[in-house]
Parts: sequence; C-alpha cells; structure tokens
Amino acid sequence: MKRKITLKQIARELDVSISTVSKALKNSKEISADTIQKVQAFAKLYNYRPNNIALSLKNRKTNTIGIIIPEIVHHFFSKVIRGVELVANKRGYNVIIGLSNESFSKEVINMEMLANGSIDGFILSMSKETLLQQDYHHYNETMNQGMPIVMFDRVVSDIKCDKVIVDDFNGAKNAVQKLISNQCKHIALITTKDYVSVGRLRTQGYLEALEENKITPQAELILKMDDTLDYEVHLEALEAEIEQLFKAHKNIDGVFAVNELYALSAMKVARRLGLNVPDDIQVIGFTDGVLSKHSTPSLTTVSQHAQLMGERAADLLIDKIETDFDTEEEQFQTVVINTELVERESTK
Amino acid sequence: MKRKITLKQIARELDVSISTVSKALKNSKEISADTIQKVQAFAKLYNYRPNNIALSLKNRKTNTIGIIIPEIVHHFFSKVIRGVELVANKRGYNVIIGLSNESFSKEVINMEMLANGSIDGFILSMSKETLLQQDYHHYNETMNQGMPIVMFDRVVSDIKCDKVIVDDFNGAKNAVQKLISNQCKHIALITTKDYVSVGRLRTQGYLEALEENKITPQAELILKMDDTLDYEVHLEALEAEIEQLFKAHKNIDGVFAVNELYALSAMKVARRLGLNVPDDIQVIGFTDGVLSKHSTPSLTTVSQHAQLMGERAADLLIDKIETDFDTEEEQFQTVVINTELVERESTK
DNA sequence: GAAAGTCACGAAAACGTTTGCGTGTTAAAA
DNA sequence: TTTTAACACGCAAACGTTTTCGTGACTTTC
Repeated sequence: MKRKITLKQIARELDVSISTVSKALKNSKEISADTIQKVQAFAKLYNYRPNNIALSLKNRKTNTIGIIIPEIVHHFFSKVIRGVELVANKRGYNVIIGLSNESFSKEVINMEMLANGSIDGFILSMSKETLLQQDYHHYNETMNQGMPIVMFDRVVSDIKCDKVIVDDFNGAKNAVQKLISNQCKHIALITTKDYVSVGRLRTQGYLEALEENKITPQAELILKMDDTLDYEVHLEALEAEIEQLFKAHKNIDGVFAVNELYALSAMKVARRLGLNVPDDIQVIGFTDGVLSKHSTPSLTTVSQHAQLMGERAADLLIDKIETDFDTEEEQFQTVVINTELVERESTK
Repeated sequence: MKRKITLKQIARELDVSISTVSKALKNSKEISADTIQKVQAFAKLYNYRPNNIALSLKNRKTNTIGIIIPEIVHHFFSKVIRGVELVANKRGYNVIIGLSNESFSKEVINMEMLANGSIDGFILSMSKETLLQQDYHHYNETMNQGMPIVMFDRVVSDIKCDKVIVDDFNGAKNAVQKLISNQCKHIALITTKDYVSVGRLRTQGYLEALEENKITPQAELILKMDDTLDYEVHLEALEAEIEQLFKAHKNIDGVFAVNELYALSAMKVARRLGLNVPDDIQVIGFTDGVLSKHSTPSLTTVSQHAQLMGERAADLLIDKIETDFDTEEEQFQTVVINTELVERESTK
C-alpha cells in the first residue's frame, strides 16, 4: 500500500528540483529535452497525477459544484442531477450533493459545509420549510462571499440570482385546454397549498384556461392538499379527500393534478367508484415521473424536462463561475423550460 | 462581494500573528484570555470559517466520500445514495457522486478524477460493461494507493474489499416458495443474462425453491432477457417475449421476475391475454421501486432495503477510513442485507 | 579575450491551515 | 538580587502545487 507519488518524491529520486519536475511534466521549454524525457518516463511509470486538493488551494478553484436538493428519491430531482452531472463532467467539474430533506436547518448546514472552500458554486432547489419560513439569509450570505448560485424549479423572486424554471403556468394551461378541447365540462383541480410556488402557478394556469374558454371556475372543484406531510404515507387521506370530491360532484369529467401521485390517486378513486378513465373522466398530471408511463391506464402528463433543467442550470452556473472576474453590474438570467404534453391513455 | 476572510487577514487587522489567531480560535491555553476574547469576537463578526481545502491539504484527509453508480435515475440507486448521505453527514462527511452510465471507461475516468486527492474512499456499484469485460485493474490500483473501496449490490468475488450485498439467493427462493405455497404449479422465471451476478443468484434461488418442493424446473419456463439495452425503450420487445412465453405455456400460474419492470410487463401481458392477476396468475417482483406500490394490481415484491444498504456501506467505509493507520492484515467484510417479502395484490 | 546572450535549472513565494518549539517579558521563588 | 518558572506570543515547517525570478555555466560575437 504505497501512497500516491508527489512531485517532491519524483524530484528526490531523480535528483532535480521540484520546480524542474513540474515544468518538465508540462513540456516547458525551460527544461532540456533530456530531463523532460527522464521525468516524464518516471512519472508515467509511477502513474503520477497532480493532487487535486493542492491544485484547488493554489488556484482558489475547486472545479466542483454543489447541488442541494430537498430529496433524492424522486424522479424529478434525480433527473435534474443527471443533467447537472452530464454537463459538469463535460466541462471538467465534479458534483457534490447535499440533501436538505425539506428541512431549513439541514439546508443551511449543508450549504455552510460546502461553502467553505469545497465548491465553486451552488445549484439548488429550496426546501419546503425554507419556502414557508421565507428566510433567505443563507442564500444572500453565500452570494455575498462571491459564490454564485443557480436556483431551479422552486424559486422565489426575492432572491437575485440565476434561475431555471419550468413554465408551470403555460404547462397547466395547456393541459387544461386539452381537457376542454376533449369536451370536458367540469374539470377538477387537485393542487397544493399556495406557498409552493409551482403549485400556485399551476393553479393559475388552470384558472386562465377556464376563463379563456368562458367557463366559470368553481371553488368546490379545487382541492388544495397540505403536502407538508409526506404524502407517500398519507395516501389514504389523499384518496379519501378525492373520493369525497368525486361523490359531491358527480358531473366531474376531467381532472388536472399538479403532480403524479395526485393524478394516480384520482384514477384509482375513479376506478373504485366505477368510473372509466378516460371515458367517464379524463386525467392529466404534471410530472416527469415513471409512474405515469407504467400505470393503467397510462397517464397523460405535462413533462417538465427535468434533465434539461439540470443541464441548463449547470451551464448557467459554470458560465458564471468562469467569468467571475468582477464583471460587476451583474446580470441575472431566468431560463424558462417549456413543458410538453405527453398524451397517453388517460385522455381521449 | 467580499471574499471569505482568512486567518491571515484577521491576524493583520488585530496585529498579531497567524498562529496566535489560530490558537485563540481553539481556546488554546497558550493564549491570554484578552487575546482570545478579542480574536473570537472579530472572527464571529466577520463570520470566519476555516477553509476546507486548506484543511484537507494539511490533514491529508478530505472528509468526503465518493460514490460511483451506473445510473441515478433509478429508485434503487437513489435510495442507496440517500442512505449513504445520511450516515456520511452524521459522521461529518460530504458525498460526491460520479455516474458511470453503465460504461467502463466513464467509470474509470470518474474514479481517476476523484482518486487524486478529492476523496477519502469509494462506495461503488459496478457498471454492466465492467461486469462484462471483467477488467478490474482500476479498483485494484485505487486500493493499492491506500484508498478504501466498499462495493454494493453488483459485486464480484475477485475483488478483495468490503462489500454490502442483498441476499439475492434467499430473497428469490422465498418469493418462489411463496408462490408454491400459494398453489402455483407452473412458475415462470423472467431474469437477465447470467453475467449480472444478481440475476444469476436470483435464478439459483428460483431453482432451489423448486427443487426443495420436488418440482422439476423446466428450461422453457425461464426467460433470460438481454438487458445491455436500456429496457425502458425496449418495452415492446420485452412484452413480446413474455407474450410468446405465456401463449406457449398456457398452464403458467405464477411468475417470478428479477426486477420491477419485468414483473409489471408480465402483469400487463397477462391482462392483455385475458388472465386475471392474481386469480389466474400470481406475480412477484424483486425491487425497491415505486412502481410496485402504485401499479394495479399492486405488485408483491422482494424488498431490498436499498437505503439500509447505503447506510451500511457508508459505515463500513468510514470505519475503514478512520482506522486506516496500517492495521495491516486487512480483514474485509461482506455484509448481507436480508430481503423482505412485501405482499400486495398480485399474490393471493 | 571580454562582453553579451542562451540555456537549464533552482530558490522561493503563494494558496490557508495547524502545531511544535523557541523566546522575550514578567512574576515568583530562593 | 539572582535564578527559575510561567506566560503569551511568534517563527517556521508542513501539506502539494505552480510560477516568477534569479543565477551559474556555456556559447556566441566582435
């Protein structure tokens, strides 16, 4: 078990100075051909590789980007990570992950841990708790220290930084328009409480589509779920609420749900009530998830292009990192990713 | 945009030496109470935090572990990551990810990138290509440089290192036993080619269960799929094969599939052929995935406890890292995670 | 044969820490 | 008053690089 070899060791073995070795490895013309040849041969033999940490310290640059997300066991976020990793690697960066677990304090701790030199910049999506508390000091402090941040998906306008978001509003609007075009007259909405920005925007898209078609929105057809609780474990509660909605309004013939699970639950409840999807009720969800594709009937969804979001976020961040030399008058961009309606069996 | 403050700057401002500042921050008794007070107040004011990179270089320890997986958009792997991250964070480590994308060369490149000082050890699961090529030199080289490796799930016995594996054999055996106990007489197996060790072991479990029950295995009931291709896109091919199998053997009344997608496809094909699950055919899959829970009927599966695997792997690795001071006579452990049969609607 | 120029290399600083040891000042002990 | 001890602090090395600058030994030029 031999440690990794260093410049110093090569220098000692070959009886030259450290600087000579360093230069020889870089084919510097300061060094004679003989020496270059000798050093490179030796380095190759011992498989010399420069120590990243030493380089990071010297260059004040780590070539690593940090990504903070609320949850990793989630198709949307893991696809984003894949996108980030893809372009990061292509551009010579590593990716280090931190999970906030939807907790404010874990988000803060994770960021502080990484901000002390470990990374060159952040890509992050806010935790629900942070969204609720509206405490953004850690973001601002991080940026004040010259560390760029790119936020994605869950963002707030109060924070001045680059952002990558889904066009939630139009995605929802198009989905509902689709239902309307498919002859749905009474379209229910299953969404989250308003503090989740994406939920709010999707709700607005729903309303807009109705209005454009001169349909008066009915408050009773809108179900706002509290998703501070992990809904994976509260499926029954969710289904109960949906069942109640369906029973109270037998004329519902379309459902737009702001996520995959809500949509699936709606289909499940519909089946339980003897309603056929899509003949009696058509359903559209909002997601990049894997459930939609494999459910029966498969679910028509608004695709978010999660991987693309990750790619764009990484490009934005790395661009910023690499032009950081005080271009003052900072300009922040917000990239909007268009959604796409993927039609499957749950609509006609 | 002020840079992060350093010891040197504090020292200059307070007109003391760098070492005094460093010691004062650590409450060293070499330093007078006055000075300690003064330094700490100043440090707090400017929110001083030691630079991780400098610490890593000095201590030759990064407090970061690298995880290399073939794919992140996959419930099993993301759950493992969550487990790793959980204990890593608890024990003061960061996690840096590398995706091999099932490619040998990307695995090698990723490992080399991280091995040069960025991390203290690896947790990894082999890519399919590596499994096929059986070229393990990069693992051995990494370990020879004193960097510990813990492998999980996809492992080979040729490599001497700590491992965390699922008890594939018994998991499969129990699942098949369950089918047999449920009166299945003709149980089909849908598995992968043998080079994937987990596939092979699960196949063996299947055979063993049959034998113990004095049922003669029939080669025609075993479907070995080639999964070098991304089966997400080859669903039709998969389903076609299954359909052929079902049609050729109308007496099949049970199916054991070595992963979630195979199982789901089996259920889908069954439904298409007018067979009821679980009345006509019972199905069990092998997975920690999310599809099983939400499919209709929901799928009985062998749960792998992916998160637990991640936790155990992280503990193993960190233990090794922290006792590394030449305890020679290395002992490698293999932790076996027991599976659990989660009964849902696809079995009686 | 002296001045100038090349060549090939080494010394040292810098990145930001930690820590063993040396040292000047003061207070206590003899 | 002298010796000793305690105190409070600074110096310098070390981690592994890169890079600027200096320098000794030759070679060239007139």
